[in-house]
Formats: sequence, structure tokens, C-alpha cells
Amino acid sequence: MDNAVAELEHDRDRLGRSSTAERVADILRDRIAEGFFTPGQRLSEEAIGAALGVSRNTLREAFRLLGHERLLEHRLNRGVFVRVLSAEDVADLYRVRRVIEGAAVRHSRDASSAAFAAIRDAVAEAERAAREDRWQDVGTANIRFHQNLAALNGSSRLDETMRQLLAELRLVFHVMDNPRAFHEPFVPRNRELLELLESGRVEEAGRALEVYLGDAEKLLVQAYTPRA
Amino acid sequence: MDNAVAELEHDRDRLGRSSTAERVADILRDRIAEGFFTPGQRLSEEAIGAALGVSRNTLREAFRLLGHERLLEHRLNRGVFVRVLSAEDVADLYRVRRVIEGAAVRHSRDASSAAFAAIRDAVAEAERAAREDRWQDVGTANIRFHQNLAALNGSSRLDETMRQLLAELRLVFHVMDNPRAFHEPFVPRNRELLELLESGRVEEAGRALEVYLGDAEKLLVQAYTPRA
DNA sequence: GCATATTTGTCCGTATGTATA
DNA sequence: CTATACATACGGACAAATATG
Repeated sequence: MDNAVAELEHDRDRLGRSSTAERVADILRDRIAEGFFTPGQRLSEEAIGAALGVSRNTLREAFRLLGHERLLEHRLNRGVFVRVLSAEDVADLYRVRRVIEGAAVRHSRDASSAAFAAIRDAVAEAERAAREDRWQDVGTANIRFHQNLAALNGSSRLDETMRQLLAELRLVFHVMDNPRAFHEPFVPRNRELLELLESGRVEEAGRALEVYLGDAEKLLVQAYTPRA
Repeated sequence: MDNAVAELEHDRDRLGRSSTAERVADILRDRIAEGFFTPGQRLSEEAIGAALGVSRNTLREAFRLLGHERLLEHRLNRGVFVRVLSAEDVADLYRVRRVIEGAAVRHSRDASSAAFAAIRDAVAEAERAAREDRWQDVGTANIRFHQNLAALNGSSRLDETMRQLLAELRLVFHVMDNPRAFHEPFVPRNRELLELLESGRVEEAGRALEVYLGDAEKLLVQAYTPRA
């Protein structure tokens, strides 16, 4: 028992600790998600390094990480910029969503009850936030709904792909002027989708998801071309 | 390690365009793919930086990129190691393949003829390499077959996901002692799959793909637990 | 189009912390 | 437990590319 505990402690550092570059990347990722840094904005190595109290080398490592997540764009000799998504990017993101979330629906037959509970939580949270007019939080809960839906695939890699995909989508959400108009209609539709899944009507859920994603994509693309 | 580093210096002249960190990452990625660096091997900042003639800062940026692609594993204060995949990793990779390639099959109805031509090329290349006993090349062509198959989804992000996934799988392939035994059976099956797709028998192709991937996964997992 | 200032790209030296023989 | 090797992180330097007046 003592030996077992001693051995466990070897794993301790694998949890709480991380490199400075990763922690910096976490901070910047949050800042991008919350819209503090806006798409197109240049992130100065000098300024941000000084603000966070890290060296340029360390900061550049963090930039590489976020560049790989497509949240930042690296332009040679010009610096890093918060990614600006095109309408084509939005279309591509929704192609991926149809594939991953569509597969998740088909996997719902043999999903654990815990997996369903996580989805149910997200739906309830969205409804609560909507009742209280916290539309930013509705958006966050919506994202959590889809993240947990995708988790029905039971693949940690797809979870990670989904996480990055939704982080990218947030870049678009911030462009939307009216968060309520965009998020509100989907709250009851999340509920519908959940009930179809829980009652085992998989085919129907699949069709509903297609329509759902089609509508969401259309709204985003419309907001992208306001003057046309 | 000394010999390895000496041989690495052959790659020195490939440095010349775009960002140094990215080019270094390209070189290391190729080296991992070809099995020059083997799973579990530690990549010394000092030795590799010297061999490629780049500073440790630049090399660390490249390491970050490959770590994000799951080809390298970052252990804090211990360095970077070529990723060692577990049986669970293999299972997860095949879960993702079923999702992405399965969706690709369903997308095959409205795929361009150019997309089919790319798949056909890969099949033919695999057959040619098999006839000439170039089993390493058969493996490469097989990978190209699945990459092009996944491309039927028409999503650049899924293409990239697939590219990374197959790069990870290569890590496992190198563990297999007998490349012929693993790759050969799939050459005619690639052809079958292609013909099902080209004749529009999508449902049948979907089922064939499931069996295909199931068999491939089983072979890999078996090779992973030789003593049981 | 030019000259200058700014910023990135890259390298180096070094101090500190961490892991391991 | 100590010594050694190595990763981590910082700060300075300079060339090259880019932006600015």
C-alpha cells in the first residue's frame, strides 16, 4: 500500500504542472474566446511579453501552439494575428460538424447514462441562462451542448477536434452584433434534439441535426455578408 | 545517438525557405514517418539543434508544433520523446477513422471525378508496388488511398485531421515486424472498395469499410500484445 | 522612392530548476 | 545524498523584413 501510494506520487507532476508557454497559451486562448482580442488584431511580441512578464522566446512558443489551433495566424516577418474566418471557413467548420455530430447521434444507442447527463446539464444551463437574459452564457452553454454531444463518439481525439472547432467558431460569434438573436432560437431545439436521442429515435435525431446545423450555418454566413 | 545525429546533418541544406521552425518541423516529421526516429526515443535539444544548425529556441518552436500533432510527447523538464502509442490510442484512431472515412463514403455520391481519380491513382500505385515487392511503398500508397478517400468529405479541416491521424498511425506501422503481412491483404480490398464507390453502391461500400477497418485494427492490436 | 523606425526572426550566454545515475 | 546532465526560461544582441513619414 505504501509502495503503491509512493508510485502514484510520480504522477503528481503530470497534473498541476505545465510549462510557461502552455500557461501563456491558455491565457491567450481565453482572451480570444471572450473577445478581448478581436479577429484581425495583431499580437505584439513586445507588448504581450511585457504584459504577461514572459520572454519573447517563451511567448513565441505559445504563439506556435495557438497557431496550430488556428486561433492565431502566423505571417512571416509580420507577426501573429487573431484569425479572421472567411465564409468558406464557416462552411468548412459546418462540414466537419455534420460529420462528427452526425456520427455522435448514430453512436447514441450505446452511450452511457453519464454521457447523456452531461448533455442534459448543458441544455438545462442554456435554458436557465436564457430565462435570465444572459445571452453570452447561453452561447457558452450551447457550445457545451455540442461538445458533449460530440463526446458520444467516445473518442478523445474527436473531443479535442471538436474543442478546437468550437473555439474557432467563437471567433465568428463575436462578429455577430446581436447574440440573443443568434443563440435564442437554438435553446428549445437543443431540448428537442436531446429528447429524440433519449427516446432512441436516432434517425429522426439525425435529420433534425442536419436541419439544425444548416440553419445555424445560414445565419452565420448571412451575418458575414451584411452589405451585398 | 551519435550516428543518428551525424546522419541528420544531411538534412541541413533543406533549410532555406519560410520559417526555420516550420522547416525544422517538416524535417523531423519526415524522419519520424520514415522510422529514423523510433517511438520512445528522446530527441535532445542540444544534439539535434547542433546537427541541423539551428538554435535551441528555434528547435523548441518546432517541437511545440510536432507535440501538437501528437508525434512528439513533451514531458516537463525531461525533454521531448517520439510518441509511443498504446493499444487504446490505436482504438481511438480507428474510432476516428470510422467516423471520417464512413462519412466520406456517404459523400461519394456527389464527389468530383478528380477526387475519384486521386483514389484510383493510389489504388494503382499500391498494386504496382505490391507486384514489385516494395512493401514499404505499399504502405505509403495505402495511406494515400485513405487520405484521398477522406477527401471526399470536401473539408480542408478533415483533410488535415486525417493527415495527422495517418501520421500517428505510421508510428504503429513501424512497430510491425513484417510490413508485407500487414499491408498485402489490403491492396485488393482497396480495389474492391473503390469499385463499390464508383458503381454507386454506397451502402455496401459503407459496410465493407467497417469490416476493413475492423480487420486492420485487430491486426494492429494483436501485434501490440504479442505475449499474452 | 527614400530614409528611418519598428518589429520580427534567430542566435547566444546564462541562471535556475529538475531529474537521474 | 551528491554530482552531473539537461530542460526551462530569461535577456541581450543583431540581421532582415516591414511599416512609416
